[in-house]
Amino acid sequence: MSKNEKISNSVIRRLPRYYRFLGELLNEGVSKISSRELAERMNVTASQIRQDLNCFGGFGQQGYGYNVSELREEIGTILGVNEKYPAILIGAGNLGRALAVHLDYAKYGCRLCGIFDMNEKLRGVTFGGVKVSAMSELDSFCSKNKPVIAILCIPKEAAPDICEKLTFLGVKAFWNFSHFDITQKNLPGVIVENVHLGDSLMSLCYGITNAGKDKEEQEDEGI
Amino acid sequence: MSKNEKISNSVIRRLPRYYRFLGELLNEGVSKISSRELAERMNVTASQIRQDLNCFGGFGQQGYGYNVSELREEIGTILGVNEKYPAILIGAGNLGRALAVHLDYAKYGCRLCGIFDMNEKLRGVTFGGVKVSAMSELDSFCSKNKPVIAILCIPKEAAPDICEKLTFLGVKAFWNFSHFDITQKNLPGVIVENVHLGDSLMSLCYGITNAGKDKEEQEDEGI
DNA sequence: TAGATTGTTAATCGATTAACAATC
DNA sequence: TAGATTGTTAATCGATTAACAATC
Repeated sequence: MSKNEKISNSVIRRLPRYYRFLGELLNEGVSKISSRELAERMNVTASQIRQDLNCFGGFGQQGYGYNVSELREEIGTILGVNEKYPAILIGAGNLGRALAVHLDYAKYGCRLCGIFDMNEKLRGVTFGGVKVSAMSELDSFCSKNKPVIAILCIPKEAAPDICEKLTFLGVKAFWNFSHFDITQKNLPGVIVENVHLGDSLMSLCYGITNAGKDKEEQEDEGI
Repeated sequence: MSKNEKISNSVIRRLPRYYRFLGELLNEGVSKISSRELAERMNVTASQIRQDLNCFGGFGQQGYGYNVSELREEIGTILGVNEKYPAILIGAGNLGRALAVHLDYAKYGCRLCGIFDMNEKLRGVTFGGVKVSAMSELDSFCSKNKPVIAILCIPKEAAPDICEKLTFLGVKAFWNFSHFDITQKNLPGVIVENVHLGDSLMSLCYGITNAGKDKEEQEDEGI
């Protein structure tokens, strides 16, 4: 089904939102939707929805629209949310713990299989059903469990070395909450989501500081 | 100094990153930098940096470059990180608590002044130096403290009503971690950062699932 | 069949990059 | 002054929107 051209980042970043909205529709018992109706609901253009979906294939039916459950399934497969990529969490501070406990990884194609922290006091403590291990156990753990994803909740200073080590141990993707910027330059070939909460808050701050400086209102759509 | 045209969202979302990198340079004792050097370091083009900065004014000096400390200060002022916008946190679950404790709000132009939660057991407990109050105290608290920002760490179902109430109580900006999408359509005029952690994780998942399907490597730059 | 709505091409819009004159 | 580097205009590239023929 999928076409062979490179999918733009803009499109990719919209897929999870489609997936969510289709899930909601499904919950509401809606079985069929047109691009126009979905667009209305999501506050985007129908054109954009049709263009986006057609990067991957013709999921609709002319004169009818899209089958909600089918389309959701398709997008889910494209994203890979039915996979169970093993993920490890590095750093069990406040944020790390919250991410361990708060998120339903299975919904996002992942499976949290290990937590690592320097702090000896956390050794053996359980978060989200996963025990905290010592950093020294990282090597043997990785050769046994082959984690694909590393969730980084560590100080900026520690990040470069840990990233390098993890890539060496076979980690392919980083969900990065540290203040260290992972780029293709410092870690070539790696798959990254840099989640800079501070940057996000600063953008919000910009919005407040500059509200009404221009007639136009800002309409941010964060990730 | 600032020009009167509308600043594009793309530019705004890059400002915090400039601000961070300039801060690092300052820490390293670098006092002067050219757009070329900064570009190299940030893995962007020098052209983009110059274009971005010139949306706000001429902060550089021809033949010399930019004064690091001065430029950082300018960007800080543009963002408003020296402000102290009062912020309240709604929902003191795992994620909410982590955000209360983990973040240095003063660095981002904010000040956490209140936490609210439905759970009676949390009443009076302190996170990040701020006491948890009952939702019933929200009205009086807002008329007294005039919070500008609300940080939402609440279930999707609760979000629409709480958002409406908060805007009514004078809240201008939402840092939204709930699964409810705030748009200009459902909350007109409001300033928003929707931080969908699940969406971010799904994008990462896409990257893994589709790695190497095309010659091109993906190089996400999350927020 | 007629009406609706997709899939897709073409037009527009905006953002990024390149180039270079201005100037420190 | 000569060299360097900005500020800014022009060229390119990519993303979004509009339009419409294909088709269910």
